[in-house]
Amino acid sequence: MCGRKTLTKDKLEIIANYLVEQWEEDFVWKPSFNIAPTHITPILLHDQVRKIKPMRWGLIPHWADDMKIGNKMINARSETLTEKRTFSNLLKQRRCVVISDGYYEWKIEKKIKRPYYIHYADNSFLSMAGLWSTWINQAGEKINSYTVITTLPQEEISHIHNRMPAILSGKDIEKWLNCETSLDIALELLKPIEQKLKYYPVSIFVNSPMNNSIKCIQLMNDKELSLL
DNA sequence: CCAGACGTTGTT
DNA sequence: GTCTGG
DNA sequence: CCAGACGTTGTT
DNA sequence: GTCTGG
Repeated sequence: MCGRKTLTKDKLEIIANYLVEQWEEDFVWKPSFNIAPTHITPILLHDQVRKIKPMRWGLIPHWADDMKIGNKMINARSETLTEKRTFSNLLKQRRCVVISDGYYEWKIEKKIKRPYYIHYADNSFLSMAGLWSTWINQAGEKINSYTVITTLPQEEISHIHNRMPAILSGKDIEKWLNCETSLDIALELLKPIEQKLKYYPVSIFVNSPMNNSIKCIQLMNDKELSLL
């Protein structure tokens, strides 16, 4: 699955990489090494133009009467998207790309949880397929939120975890975002990617969502390595 | 018809 | 054990 | 995802 | 809001 990730790129890099035409006014993005559920991150949409909107991680369905439900909606299984009421209605018009440049998985090793950082070898952008929704709170404010779609992991990283985010690259990004794309074709994009990902164990520093520095993605130290 | 759920993951 | 908050 | 709380009453 | 279960 995917319950923690990074986006260490800044606004200008995001705009350049995704050919963003519109960045939501007043949204200030600060790069993060430790994005946890509930955090607000830039999300890419294609609504007339390519635009970035700030959204909260953990999808809050429009019918929810409490935003807490978002805690349980951080991921959506690609295999069952069309069967689940909460997600199926979003598939047609509410597809988005969750912008990141790596994510964390925890592997149980000898009863301890070891975080691994998974990323492209060149640390380039990693585009996750997502769905989003708008929820209106009691004060009448609109809150946009998203979920990351998961799929089977690539062989190379399946020993770490049995799920991975659905990753898009190249022309698939536009296909996923474009509402003209038929549902069948869009769903076809949610398969494990061909491109290989790199991974390495990191310090448990990343475990606490309060910690956010380059230490999160540094290789675990010698003392921790010796415990492996 | 109304009531009640609506989700994923990991672990046991 | 389970839920909430980050 | 992990970490940390999980409760009420009365008093300050 | 919409679907499932009763």
